Amino acid sequence: MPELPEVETIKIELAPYIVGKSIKSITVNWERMVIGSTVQEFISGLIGKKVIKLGRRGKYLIFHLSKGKKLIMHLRMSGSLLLKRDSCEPDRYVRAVINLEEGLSIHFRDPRKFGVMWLTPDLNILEEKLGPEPMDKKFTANKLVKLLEKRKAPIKALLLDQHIIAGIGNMYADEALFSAGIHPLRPGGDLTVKEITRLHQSIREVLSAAIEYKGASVNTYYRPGGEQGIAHFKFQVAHRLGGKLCPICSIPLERSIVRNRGSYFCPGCQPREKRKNKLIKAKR
DNA sequence: CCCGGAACCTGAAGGC
DNA sequence: TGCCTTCAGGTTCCGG
Repeated sequence: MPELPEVETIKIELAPYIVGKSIKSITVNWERMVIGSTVQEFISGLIGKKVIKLGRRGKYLIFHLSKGKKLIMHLRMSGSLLLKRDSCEPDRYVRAVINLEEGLSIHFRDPRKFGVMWLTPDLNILEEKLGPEPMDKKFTANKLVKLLEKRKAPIKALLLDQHIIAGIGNMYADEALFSAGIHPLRPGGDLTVKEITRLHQSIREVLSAAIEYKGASVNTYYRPGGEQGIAHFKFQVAHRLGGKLCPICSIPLERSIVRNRGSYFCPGCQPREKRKNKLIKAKR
């Protein structure tokens, strides 16, 4: 599932091949993936535009195009962007193909059909619905304290809420909470400043490590060249079940449902109740 | 405003 | 072997 580190990896790896090239043609096989306009308007708005640069905001990938246009994509659950030669036949899960100059194509591959894309002159919609970028200097521990103040929802649900923080999904929420020693069901507003400070640090460490590992290929995530990432091999708790033991204290990991999401955690390192003392392991 | 649950999708995995 | 059910989760929508 593409979350911030996966989208960032796609951005980094795709950019050198497509920046400076113009869009020659587009094929859309699954029309509902185009939102905000008709498919015809979408296609005619794209043809002839040059890719100026690639950006990312949360889990959204942004193609900055000539004439001030922006092509925004969201890969949702199962999407990936594959860089191909024009001669390469798209497989059955490719929902759209963007043909560029010099015989290069981008295949938007998405088995589950949840992915979307649209063309827009500005990024206002994204800014309205997204909280701060977790890796941004302006996203301080104190800012996170303010965002969680008085919240009664489980901290895991709050981390998944893109209005509060942008880019965190199910896998990295579990990893960050484990690293910070916080139970996913603790109400956000009950966390101490100390805990939130640790969580803030954990979020950054977990995300930046995952970017270095080129993302986590737990499902259908592929990098633009078709390779997989290796971040999932470094997971401490996320998606680790079937008698897996906590890498810190060696007791069995548990799984429970939080906000309709499978949540993996260590019942020893991440106690349900607020602790009196602070002998929580600070290592990651 | 805040919170939780369903819907959108389809391949994979599990049960019988 | 094969059919059926359930699970997976990012975002949006809707109800309380």
